[in-house]
Formats: sequence, C-alpha cells, structure tokens
Amino acid sequence: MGRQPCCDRVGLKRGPWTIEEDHKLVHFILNNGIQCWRTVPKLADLQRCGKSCRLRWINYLRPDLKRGALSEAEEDQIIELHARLGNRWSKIASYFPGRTDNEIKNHWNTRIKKRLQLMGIDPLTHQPIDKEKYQHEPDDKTELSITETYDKRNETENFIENANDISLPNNMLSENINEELWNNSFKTMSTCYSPSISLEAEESINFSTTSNVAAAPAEEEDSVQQWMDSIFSCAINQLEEDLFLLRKYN
DNA sequence: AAGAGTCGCAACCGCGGGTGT
DNA sequence: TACACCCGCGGTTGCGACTCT
Repeated sequence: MGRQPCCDRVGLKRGPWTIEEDHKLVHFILNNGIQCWRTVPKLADLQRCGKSCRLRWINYLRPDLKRGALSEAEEDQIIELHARLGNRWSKIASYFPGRTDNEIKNHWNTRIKKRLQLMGIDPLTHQPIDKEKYQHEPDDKTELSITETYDKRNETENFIENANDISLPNNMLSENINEELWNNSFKTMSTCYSPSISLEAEESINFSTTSNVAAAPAEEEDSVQQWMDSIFSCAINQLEEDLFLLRKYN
C-alpha cells in the first residue's frame, strides 16, 4: 500500500513562500527548535505541510547558509566528489558547509554538466566521450577500493604529523566507532578533502586534546572556524566511508 | 516593443529507510 | 512480522528572469 501524498489535505498552501510565511517559520524554529516537522506548521500557524516547511528551512531560511555563486574551486571539488560518489547530492553537499544538496544538484544540472560536456567529458562516467566506449568500467564506479582508500591515507599521513592529539569528542563515541578509526579518518580527510586549507592556517592551529577547538589569532577566528566546520564535516564523511568499507570487506 | 526561446532555481513528488507499536 | 508514521533523498517540474530576434 503506497503512502498518501503529504499535501493532500484541503486548505494547505503550495507554491512560492511569502515573506510573512518565512517570518513565521523562522520565528517559530528559532524560538522552539525542531522536534517534529509534522507539527511545525500547526504550531507556527502555517497553512503548509511539514515537508514543505522542512524544505524551506533547509534550502533557504537556515541562518548558516552560504549565499552566492559557487566558486570554480568548489565546482572542481564537486566534480571530483561526483566521480567518487555519483548522484549522492546530500553526501556531496556535506563536504560544503553552508551549501545545500538542492543547490549543488541544481548547479550540477545547469552548469557543471554543460561545462564537462564542453570539455568532452561525459558527466555520468567522467570519462572522455570518445574513449569511454572502449574502456571497461568496473561495476561499482562510485566507491574507492579499500586499497585505494588506504593508499590515499598513507600518502597523507606525513602531512598531518604536526597535528597531534586529535581525539574524538566523547559524544561522538559509539559501540561501532573506535578512536583509532576516528583518528585515521580525521588524518586522511584533513588533507585529501580540504584543498582550500592554507598552509598558514594549518601551521597556526594547535589541536585541543578534548574538543578539536583550535587556538588561533583573533583575526583568523572566522576563517579558522569555517575551516574547522569543514574539517569536522569531512571527518564524519570519511568516517562513514571507512565504516562502509570495513563492513563491506570484513 | 514584444513575442519566443532559454536558463536557473525554488519547490514538489514519490520512494526508501528507520523507528515505534 | 506487519503496519503506520516520519524524515530525508534524488528526480522532476513550474515559473519568473533573462536573452535573443
């Protein structure tokens, strides 16, 4: 039995959001937080379904959203991630704090696809269009092999040596995650997946033994915070991928 | 100036996964 | 085990803005 569409109820509004609706939603969430999206419209006095509220908040109203066009460096990173992950937009978006999966998906469909095609690259396979039919593709193109993953890790181990005492915050520990795995993942991702980190920023950071909060000059605080957000987000992603591979090959 | 065509993005839809009963 | 419910994801659509003729 299929599920009923969530917006079937008579009287629910659809289409573009008004400023007044935005204000109601923002005001409600900032004051009450989000427990259950289903109850949000009722409590916030909105004639919308919970799903619509969630989408509006995540894609447009969240205060931590980064506005403005994606840079060429970000585009390049998206291409690289897409080659590895495929159309897993939420996964790709998690590497870009402040960007949404919808934004990245739209950007891919409207710009990057065309850019790749102009370069003679198939956006689906990431292979040159002329050559692709002659090349054998592995069944699962979206995952690095376990060998590749550990090669990548080894390549970058030396680079991160100075960042010692990186530890997993207590609230991140679970029965499935051990600290060694966390540390390996953190070390790997911090060099593989954050190409925007400047050498100066890296050198200025001393990792706390308990919280991963960096001690940095005040004028660098914002950029360092952004970097830490990015690092933390990437660490989680790398950890998930490592766990996935361990489960797959164990 | 105006109509046609194209583009970009916000929003919707349907599905699958997770969870509780 | 089956079912109901909610959330989040990826694909798709609709429409306003913009460009071209």
